[in-house]
Amino acid sequence: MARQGSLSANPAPSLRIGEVARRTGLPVKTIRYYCDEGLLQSKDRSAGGYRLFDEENLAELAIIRALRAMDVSIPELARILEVRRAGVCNCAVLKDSIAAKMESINLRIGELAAMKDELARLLSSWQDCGGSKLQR
Amino acid sequence: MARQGSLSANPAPSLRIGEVARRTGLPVKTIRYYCDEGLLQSKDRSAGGYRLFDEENLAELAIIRALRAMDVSIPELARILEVRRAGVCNCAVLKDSIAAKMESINLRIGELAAMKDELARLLSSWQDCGGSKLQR
DNA sequence: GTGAAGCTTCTACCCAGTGGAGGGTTCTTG
DNA sequence: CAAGAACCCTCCACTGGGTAGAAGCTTCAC
Repeated sequence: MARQGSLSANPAPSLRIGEVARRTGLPVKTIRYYCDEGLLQSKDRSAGGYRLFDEENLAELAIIRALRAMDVSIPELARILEVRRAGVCNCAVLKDSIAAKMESINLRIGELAAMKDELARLLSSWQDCGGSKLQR
Repeated sequence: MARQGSLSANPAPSLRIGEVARRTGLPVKTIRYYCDEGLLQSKDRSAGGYRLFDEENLAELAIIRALRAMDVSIPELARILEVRRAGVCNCAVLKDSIAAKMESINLRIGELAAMKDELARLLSSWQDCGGSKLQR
């Protein structure tokens, strides 16, 4: 698939994992883990077996990072990236999973708010408790 | 196991794990796990090696359940229950950990709200994307 | 005494990584 | 060309809070 586009198209993969880590801010181990999980596909290996990445991989890692920060799971990310890799617009897939994510965030916020209220109630109901023994 | 005690003082431990599970709504495995982790101390064992619990254990499980629902960690719970078991008022300990918990809940709510905003922004910025191929 | 339900311990699995061991590769310097 | 530093590889074990299953023992009602 020699794509000889002029700009940042697809030069020979040349970035080693440490450089990718430096550029993305992700730990080397995490990048390797993403490779193992199939999220990231290093284009090639060096003669000595080193993973070699390209700019496209950096773009994928940017997506992974952003969506992971929003708690999109690894399997879901794998699905999204697979569709993306197929070259098809995956707006629908993304929109679905983002909408679902927003829904679950709303739920979670509601739960946390309820917890907070409960904790506040708990705290205020203890104002009278000194430091002495309790009969529990 | 004649239980002739009238109320919930401290009768001989007589509840087996299944009964405790039924009463608390927790899975048997979870209760066993709490025992293993030192949260819960079954008072005795039957001749055949079965864990035997009492009313006090039920009270502890109620505390565990309530605080776990608020994401208090197992080690922290162990600490709290240990103090409680020592018979000392642990209002200070509880208050500290609850205050810390409220703080972290606030942080988390802020994070989630920010995520939600970001997702909403993302979604609205994609309204123009059809179903066709993308050059990604 | 027999069958079912309940219990025991043990091992392994989930997620999303992280840490370390032990060993190979690449690059720079002399 | 050799040494050494920096880098990378795979493999295994661990995290937290449980959950699932296997193999075998106990309890209880009939």
